[in-house]
Amino acid sequence: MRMTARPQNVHQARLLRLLRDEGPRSRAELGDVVRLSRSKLAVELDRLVELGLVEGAGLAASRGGRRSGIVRLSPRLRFVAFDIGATSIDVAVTDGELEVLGHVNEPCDVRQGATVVLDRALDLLGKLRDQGLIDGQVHGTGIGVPGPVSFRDGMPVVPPIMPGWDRFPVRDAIGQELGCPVLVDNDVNLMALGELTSGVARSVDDFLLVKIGTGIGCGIVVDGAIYRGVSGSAGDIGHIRVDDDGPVCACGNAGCLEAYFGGAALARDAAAAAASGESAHLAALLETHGELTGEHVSIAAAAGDPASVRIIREGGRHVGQVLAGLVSFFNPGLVIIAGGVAGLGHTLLAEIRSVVYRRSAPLATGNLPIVLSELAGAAGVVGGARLISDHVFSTA
Amino acid sequence: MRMTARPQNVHQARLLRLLRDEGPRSRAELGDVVRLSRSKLAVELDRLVELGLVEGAGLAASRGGRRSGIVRLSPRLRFVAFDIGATSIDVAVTDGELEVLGHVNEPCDVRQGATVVLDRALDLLGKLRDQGLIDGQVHGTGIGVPGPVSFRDGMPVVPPIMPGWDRFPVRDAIGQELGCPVLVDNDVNLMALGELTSGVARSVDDFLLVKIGTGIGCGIVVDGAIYRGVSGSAGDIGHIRVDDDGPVCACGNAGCLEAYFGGAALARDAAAAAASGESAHLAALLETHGELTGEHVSIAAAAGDPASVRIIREGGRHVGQVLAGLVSFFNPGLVIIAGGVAGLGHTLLAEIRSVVYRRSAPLATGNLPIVLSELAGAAGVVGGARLISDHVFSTA
DNA sequence: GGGGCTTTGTCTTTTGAGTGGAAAAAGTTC
DNA sequence: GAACTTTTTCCACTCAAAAGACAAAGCCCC
Repeated sequence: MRMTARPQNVHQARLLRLLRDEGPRSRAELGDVVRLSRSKLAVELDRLVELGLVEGAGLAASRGGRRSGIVRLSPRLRFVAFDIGATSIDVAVTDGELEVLGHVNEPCDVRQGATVVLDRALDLLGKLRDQGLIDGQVHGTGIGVPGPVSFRDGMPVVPPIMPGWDRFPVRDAIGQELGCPVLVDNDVNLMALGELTSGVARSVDDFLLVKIGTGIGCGIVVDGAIYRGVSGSAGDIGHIRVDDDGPVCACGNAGCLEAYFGGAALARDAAAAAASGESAHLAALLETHGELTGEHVSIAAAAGDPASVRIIREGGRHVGQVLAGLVSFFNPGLVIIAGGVAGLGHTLLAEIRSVVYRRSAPLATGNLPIVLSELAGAAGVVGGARLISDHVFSTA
Repeated sequence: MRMTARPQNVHQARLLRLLRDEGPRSRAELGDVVRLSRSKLAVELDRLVELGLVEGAGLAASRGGRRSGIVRLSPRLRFVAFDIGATSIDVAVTDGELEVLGHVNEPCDVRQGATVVLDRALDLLGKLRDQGLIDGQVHGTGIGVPGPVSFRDGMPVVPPIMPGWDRFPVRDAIGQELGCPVLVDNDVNLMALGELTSGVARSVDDFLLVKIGTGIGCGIVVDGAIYRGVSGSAGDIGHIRVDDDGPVCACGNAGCLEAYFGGAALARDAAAAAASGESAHLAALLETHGELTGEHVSIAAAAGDPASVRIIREGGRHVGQVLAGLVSFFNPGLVIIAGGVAGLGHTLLAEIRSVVYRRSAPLATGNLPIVLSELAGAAGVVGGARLISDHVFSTA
């Protein structure tokens, strides 16, 4: 099998990333940006064309003289991203510029184990392939999973909500299957990379993305790259202590953030409000669906149910309390709130902002936007494509 | 005035840092380490000798053939470090390998303002100069101050405990005075750099140093370099919330970490224990000194005073609660406890460890040493020398 | 103490990456 | 269509770095 093409030196890698991030460019414009002589630039571009990574695309408008040739990433470049969530799978195919060409989502319980879930993901990729989105080779695959990952080994390590995945060689298995470079990372990290690539964080070097869903996690970007910590578990903020005498958490401690505002906590509080008669709205939803989830709280709050608004407010306050500490500590340039409950929208955001701006060091909040994710469901897959494209568009 | 010599390319910079960190080496051994041809290495070393940064130092033992020439950093290289604390100044002179040749400490209230304090620091440097520790030029100066710093501008910004220092151009003023490159940073950051250079963190890339003194701060090292955040205030953990209904803090909020265990809080709790009759030991100390400080608690605890031990235990618990969250978030490879109260020793450390190991994510604590600072008073000045030597031993 | 072998340092040669000038090619403006 | 611009290609030249050759220095063993 032909090996996927890779840049041969730093100049080529730089040009590829430039074309990825800035789109097609004329050779003359590229010459203005990179510090290379015209001749050198021409040589490297020609080599990239030869490798099939870049191709000509007609002539640019004249800048007052001879028209310059436009170059772009080959439109046949394809990156694949799998975003394995706790309860669903997202699969997407992007072109070289990380534009999503096709995206499918399917409910899927991660607890079915690695082989079942990954097979399902490959099936979904097959669907996209059948749509003709991939005509030749896949140039790289990024995979996100909902738990801690050893990035170096390309596998989950003791993930709490992924039975049957511990130390399963995800990277190598998928690499074998698809015959392309593969990288595996935590799903929250990939969402952060997604926002960095084509979301709100495009121009920010150091930021945090807090994902509130089944669990609560945080992606940390330092200097434009994911910070993973020494054992790959950085950003695991779900079990930070909010209060000593809070609700007991699944982890055994009391007063964890997740015990206040994780998926299970939200369901618990909603059920309580329905049972106590505080919220007729939630009681009605319980009646029709047989159970209550965070999404139901979101729906009820949008419909003006006071109990649901209260639950969201209180949750936002607790997230804000933890986040205020992290902001003082990390001094980020931006905080992004993402995940299922981001649909809770501005009630949640307002509460978080109010606590953070009040309780963080003034210097750290001086110019700190706290915003909702722009990409919602696509953040994870865009981040996955970005992760692997950074890898492929680099030397060796 | 002759300009201080600087390396002319990356190879020279690399060699200088190698000689700084590993000590004198034979030319042959250097050839094994750096990926350069023997001829190239010889040329670069000769140029460094010409610049006066490196010199020969006899012959190494034979490795089975001709003996190789040893090279070392010029013993005339001198770095200066000022560590401005809240209540004292440390000034030190080091050689090129960052060994402290002379170190003086003097009580000095930072609130006297920038010009008074910096003049005092220069006086102290004069003393060291009179001892003959500096025979020629100073090659660089690192300065630590007890508050937030704009590293780029080389000046403090709205420092809470340093009236008269706001936006005072410390870097440029001292640079003018000493005629050498100068960098200014937060004192806690420099302590972290000190531990990285010649303390417990020598082989750790990502770690935290928590300094407990008048205030409480945290130095963050990512990938062997200080992380300062977007506005230079990263690590400002003194006002992280421990509890909503805690003591009121000078910052206006209630339940800040500093309100539990900063210098003022320690004095307050000690006074209370003395007044209530809980501690005869502290009451006696109050009698003789007229006031109580953290140091007195330390002395009383060492002498077995139960009230003082309780105060330290409780303080350690609160530090541990905050630190547990930061460890989950940051997943460091090491945590160092430093500052005046590090003298409180193992009672404090045991309490912090107990809370962190219990409340942090298991993956993050799996192999996480929590230790006391090795360098104590010298950490700041060693870090200052390291900061400026990293700068001087780099290209332009 | 002398021959054979290894290591080290220096000098020369070779390689290869990259630069900058000139001219050809393509366009615009008047 | 003439004069000026911009872009591209070609080519000679520079410079950094590696490779190779060689001599000096030193070890080991007989």
